[in-house]
Amino acid sequence: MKTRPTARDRIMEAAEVVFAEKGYHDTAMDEIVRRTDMSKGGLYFHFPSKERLFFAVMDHLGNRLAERINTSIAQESSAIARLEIALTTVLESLGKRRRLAKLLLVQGYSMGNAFEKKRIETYSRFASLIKDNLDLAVEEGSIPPIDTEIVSHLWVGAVNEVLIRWLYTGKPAPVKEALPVLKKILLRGVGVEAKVSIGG
Amino acid sequence: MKTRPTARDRIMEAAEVVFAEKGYHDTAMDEIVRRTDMSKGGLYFHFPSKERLFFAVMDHLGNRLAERINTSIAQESSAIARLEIALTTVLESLGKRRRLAKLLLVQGYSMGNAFEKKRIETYSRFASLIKDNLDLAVEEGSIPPIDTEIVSHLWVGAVNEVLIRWLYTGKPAPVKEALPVLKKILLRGVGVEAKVSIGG
DNA sequence: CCCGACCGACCGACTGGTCGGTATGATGAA
DNA sequence: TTCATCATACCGACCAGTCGGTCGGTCGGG
Repeated sequence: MKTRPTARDRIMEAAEVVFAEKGYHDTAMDEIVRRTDMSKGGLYFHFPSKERLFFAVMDHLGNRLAERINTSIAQESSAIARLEIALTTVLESLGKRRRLAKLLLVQGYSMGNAFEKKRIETYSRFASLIKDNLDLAVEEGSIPPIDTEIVSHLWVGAVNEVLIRWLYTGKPAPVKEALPVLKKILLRGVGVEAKVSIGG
Repeated sequence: MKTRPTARDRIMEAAEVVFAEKGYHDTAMDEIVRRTDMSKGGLYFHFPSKERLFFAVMDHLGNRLAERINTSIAQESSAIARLEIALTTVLESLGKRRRLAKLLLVQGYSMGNAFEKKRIETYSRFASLIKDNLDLAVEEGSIPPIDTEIVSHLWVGAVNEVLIRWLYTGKPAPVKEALPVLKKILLRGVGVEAKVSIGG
């Protein structure tokens, strides 16, 4: 049976829409309220401040993405395969929902310097996932030793930039165009020999 | 002889400091005024709005960086060498001045969606520079054919992320630690064979 | 006496957060 | 069963601070 979402969830849903569209600063709490069947006082009963609400939304979306990645790579046995799948999942998930991507990748900055900590936290999480698998790949002997710490952030930055570019210009279709290039270049960068891929 | 900088320049100098420190939104025009020997009215005589002032500062800094890159790569003859030098110059220039880096890489976002256009413009400029040299490298036969459009943005994103990481955590020293890794991974990614480097 | 450069008090719009009050349902003593 | 009591959830008018931008006025040089 499908029960009504909790008030908290309804608020976060509305907040996600507005924050993603306008960014943190340009979003007025009154507008989030307007998108809810609730009053301002009601909202502030559930969230103590605009900042906390924003962080709650970011955490929620970050968790969903992380879960999706973890699920997708669960049954892969080699580290390189997991990295490929992870890339695919990210590009697919964010490429499918502009709103999600915009909020996660861009809109936080308009908070100003208060965003620093959250950004580090969010990005590190995905960088760690990459790093762990790169480390494994090194152990497995699939790739030569490298500074996986820096390289993982390099990967995050590369994917990030390509996605932001897509957000702003609509240009490289994330899955169809960007993904193959990202895979090829990033993997070759860490020393994976090119191999013939399926399909084309 | 050293003449006094123009009023316009003095304003931009003060603005650079405050914008870099606080970000666009958290910067009050009154504070920029305070850092100047001028009044608010005087400032608004030279710049029509906060937004325009910010863009002027960004353009100025972007130009300086671009010039520095162009100078540094001017006498290199091979495309790959130019790419290496360009990477070095960027990491050196931004790694040396946190303020510059912060303003150029992060603080603009706090403008909200009005920043989109400027971001595309600024980043595209550096991406183009990379793309042009990648195209040449392909022509020269130094690297196999690739989608240089996407790859150039991948490079920009990678460098960008590593620098932002450094800004926030102070961690990988841009020139000493990050640069060698970035060079190696990015170049190998586009198909440049590893070669023994000098020193180490 | 004109004009470009500059002054700074002031305005008005905006917005995060508050607070006194209300509706609803649970609890429990009489 | 009934009614007082209390907590939870919610309401929305209002407040106080902030800040970009304005405007009438000043001043020195040509």
